[in-house]
Amino acid sequence: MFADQKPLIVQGDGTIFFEVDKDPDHLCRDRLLRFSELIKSPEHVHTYKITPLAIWNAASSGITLEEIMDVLLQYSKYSIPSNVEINIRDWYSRYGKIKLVRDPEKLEETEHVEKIPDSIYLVSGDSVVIQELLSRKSVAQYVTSRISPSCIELRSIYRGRLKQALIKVGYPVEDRVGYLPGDPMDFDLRKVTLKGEELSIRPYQKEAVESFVHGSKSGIIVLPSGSGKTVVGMTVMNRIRENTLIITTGTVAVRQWISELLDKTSLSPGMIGEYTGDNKEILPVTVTTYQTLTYSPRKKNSDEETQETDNVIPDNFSDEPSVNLDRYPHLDIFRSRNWGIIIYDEVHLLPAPVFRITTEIQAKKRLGLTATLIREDGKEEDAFSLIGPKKYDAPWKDLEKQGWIATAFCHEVRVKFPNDEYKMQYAVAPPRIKYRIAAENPMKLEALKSILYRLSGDDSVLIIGDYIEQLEIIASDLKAPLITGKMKNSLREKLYADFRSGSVKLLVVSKVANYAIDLPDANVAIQVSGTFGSRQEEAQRLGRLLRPKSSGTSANFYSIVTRDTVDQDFSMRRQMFLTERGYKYDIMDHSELLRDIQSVEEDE
DNA sequence: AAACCGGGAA
DNA sequence: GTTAGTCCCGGTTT
Repeated sequence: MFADQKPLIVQGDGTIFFEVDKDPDHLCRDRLLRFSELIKSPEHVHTYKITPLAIWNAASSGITLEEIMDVLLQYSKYSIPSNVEINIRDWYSRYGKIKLVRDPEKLEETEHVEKIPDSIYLVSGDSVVIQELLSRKSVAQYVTSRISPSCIELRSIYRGRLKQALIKVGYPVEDRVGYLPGDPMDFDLRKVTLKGEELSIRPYQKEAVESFVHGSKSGIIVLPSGSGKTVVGMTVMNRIRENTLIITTGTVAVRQWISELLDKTSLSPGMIGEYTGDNKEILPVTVTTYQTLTYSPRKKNSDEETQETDNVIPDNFSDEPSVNLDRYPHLDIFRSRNWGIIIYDEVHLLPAPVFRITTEIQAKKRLGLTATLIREDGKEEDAFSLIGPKKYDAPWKDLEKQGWIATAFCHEVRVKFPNDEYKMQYAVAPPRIKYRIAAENPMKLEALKSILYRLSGDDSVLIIGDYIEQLEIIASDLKAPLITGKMKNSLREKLYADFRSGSVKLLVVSKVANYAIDLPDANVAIQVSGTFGSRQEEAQRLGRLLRPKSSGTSANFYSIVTRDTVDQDFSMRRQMFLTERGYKYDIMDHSELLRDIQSVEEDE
């Protein structure tokens, strides 16, 4: 490869410029993503950054230092700044440099321990590191004593907090203290499911399970939505065979887990409990939601004093939970049974109180499942130290090639305002109104029609938007049914059923589409407006399309935005998620679409 | 007992 | 920086 054809420029500050056109087969990007974070992704040049956390996640999911350096050397146009290489080597070497153990004489991990002793030890082969850590107040506050140059003693109740503090000062610790066994629970995976389908664990699912059950049994598995996360979860459960608490996003997801478990395992209904607003069973397998756990009864004015103390972390807390159970009554579920493993579904949605209680249950095995490690508020460090490091990351492109998820193409269509009056209105509007004007640009309807015009009669199409008024206009213009949260569930389900059967080909949906798991598959989605550019939202929406199609057709995702407005800025942030996952966004102007249509009509 | 409605929360 | 969702709970009716 000639140097000027290489796609990467590695800069001294650790950022990497990536020229999209010089990596047509996405080979470089797929490898680069495994040890760096995508910062932004406009059309031609993307920016990645090598961060300590990205390197540690890479290290923990089995990527070698040689692989990382090899990617940089092979694809970089210029030589790699020496300080970048030094940083990468330094960060990489820190992973595994310090260990948390039960007995400083026996560093190897033991599967189960009958009891976590009161004292545990932080050890390192490098006494300078220990010295450095002791000089950090955030770490030193948990230390009981230094028993040798390379060994620190501390109380085991600080296990989670210490890990949090260590990663913040740049030293991820390998936790080898071990786990308390949960109550045993025997069951099998069915060879043939109740639905009569053969249950086979796909190769990547098997790899994901193996990566979890063979290393330290706490960590995060990254799998795209629609690739069978529940199967991975239940296979892990089957290997561990202990009481399991599953926490997921909502009631629908709870029911989904339960029906999957009943369908694919020998667990009987009497073994699986639902703990939600409707139902409060706690059984050997219990499925609950983040919202149930973090439910906090209405504050009473008479209780003001206790509330103030809630927010203060006590200086000398005991073995008792520091999370106030009066405030979050349902958090008690963590202690109400002897769980062996806790599964955090969609772990990127973990709310703060659950993080807090997770710091205290470090003696339980923990599995995080997610389609993306991204969190908008920078809590990824806590996820790393409290749930565990990344264990497995499925390359989406591979899954696509092997047909496990559908190939998806993403398009952004840019439209103008219909006239200068709109432009003026937008220009003078206060910022908060600006977004709304851009989002509800009536020209979007025209663009929408142009897109629909190009589709075939076999396509099943979802139109997704955020503003009910806008959706109402679209729905009435296209004479398509509109589904919103207000719609009665029975009617909603009927429309879903019609869509599934193919008698309805076009459906306009509001935000209900984001979390509704019962929404049927479509092969075309058109987004006309979206708030804030949250990547999670984009993930959910695209997830609608990613399930493999029986017909083998590909999926198309369109996003209509108003040119040169905040709309376009937000859309840029949204598409980050997609770029990160290996999809190419092509950008076109509405006028191009119109031209295409005209030329087709002239031919006829 | 189950289904439904409204308010409050984050 | 907004909006429309979701879920919880506690009240009601069926």
